[in-house]
Amino acid sequence: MSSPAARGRRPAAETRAEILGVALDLFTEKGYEATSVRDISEALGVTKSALYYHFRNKEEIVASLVAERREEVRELAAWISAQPRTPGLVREAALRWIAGTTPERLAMMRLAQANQPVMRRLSEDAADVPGAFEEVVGLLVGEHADEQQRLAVRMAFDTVRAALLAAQGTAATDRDVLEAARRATVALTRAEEGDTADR
Amino acid sequence: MSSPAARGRRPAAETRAEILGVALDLFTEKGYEATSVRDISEALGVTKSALYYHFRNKEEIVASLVAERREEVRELAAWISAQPRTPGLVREAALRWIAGTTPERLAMMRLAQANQPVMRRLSEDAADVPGAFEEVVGLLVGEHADEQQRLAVRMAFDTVRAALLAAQGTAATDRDVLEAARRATVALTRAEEGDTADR
DNA sequence: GTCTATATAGAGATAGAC
DNA sequence: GTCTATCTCTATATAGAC
Repeated sequence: MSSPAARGRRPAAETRAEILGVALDLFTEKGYEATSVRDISEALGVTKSALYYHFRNKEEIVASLVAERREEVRELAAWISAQPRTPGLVREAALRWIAGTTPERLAMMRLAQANQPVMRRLSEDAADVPGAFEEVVGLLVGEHADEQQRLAVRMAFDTVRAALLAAQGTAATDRDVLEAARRATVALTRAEEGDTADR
Repeated sequence: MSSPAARGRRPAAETRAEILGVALDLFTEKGYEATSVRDISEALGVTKSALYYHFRNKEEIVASLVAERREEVRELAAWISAQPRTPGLVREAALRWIAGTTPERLAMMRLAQANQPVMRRLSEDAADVPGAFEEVVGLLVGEHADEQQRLAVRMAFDTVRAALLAAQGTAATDRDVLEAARRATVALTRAEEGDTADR
């Protein structure tokens, strides 16, 4: 509204944040690779060169987008490690994670799911959201847990992404997705508790 | 083994099926857009032109891959529509779907998840696996079900993809994934039944 | 059926004026 | 901070020889 150099030229790109916003939308809709820098700049009403002033290259745009998300997962891991290890901790932590899911985080998740190859490439460099998540799993499950148990914990935790996947191309709203995730986590952690002599 | 013109030239591309196999791997690992036709042909030990003899363009390769999968979903829909509508049908149908999941289908699912943008593009043209799946959901849930209920059914059904997502980048085997999916479906449909006055 | 050679287009990225 | 102009590279796809 009243920023320093806001003399209002065009309804277009004045800031880095606007670029990121448009890029987020396009990368999610068309995919990262299929979206050219030109696509982004045109959606903003500027030329490619303008973007290269704000970002060194195309990958830095998507990397900026992901950076915030990494931080959130780190905070979650920190919170969990500060908790006493009770049997209900998986459910509690997962529900806490779901409850704290903002529309922005959902948008990031959609971005990540729509662009798994780039995300993997970014992980190899620095980012590593999955890696941070593995840390969380490690805190929740015992050391001598087998893959089967670890996977069950991951699924109980990962219900937002699962709901997002199931909601793809349907009329489900963000609210629907989060509510479905919450219920799924409850159901999956219920199974967990009563699963002493199964198999 | 003993095909007509199998005089065995090289350990390379003699058939369409080999091209599809290599393409499946590369598209899943690096992503469809990031994989060039040249990448595929070099992995086979031939030139690009050889591939253009078998496929009209790059997209036709991925379309061929997806075509088989569409058929499987159609068969499922046919089976479901032939069943009496009992309360336990969701669970039964989902478990049947999971039980019938071959390594090939899992590979296709990984491909689809790694390349959502192309898959969407293909759907707009002809394919439409998600559309076929919506048909299945329509058969399982009542007509006057709200988004929330439909989403719950989709999630109970979609546990293989959810497990695949959760297993990403871990040591989980295909067997682990399917077993986790089976358990998740059981847990999610258990919630379904006892969910008369929730909310 | 696979090759070499090439047409064509579009991508990411930079230089330098304003 | 954004522009125009341009460089360079690599992609898809085709033509025509063998």
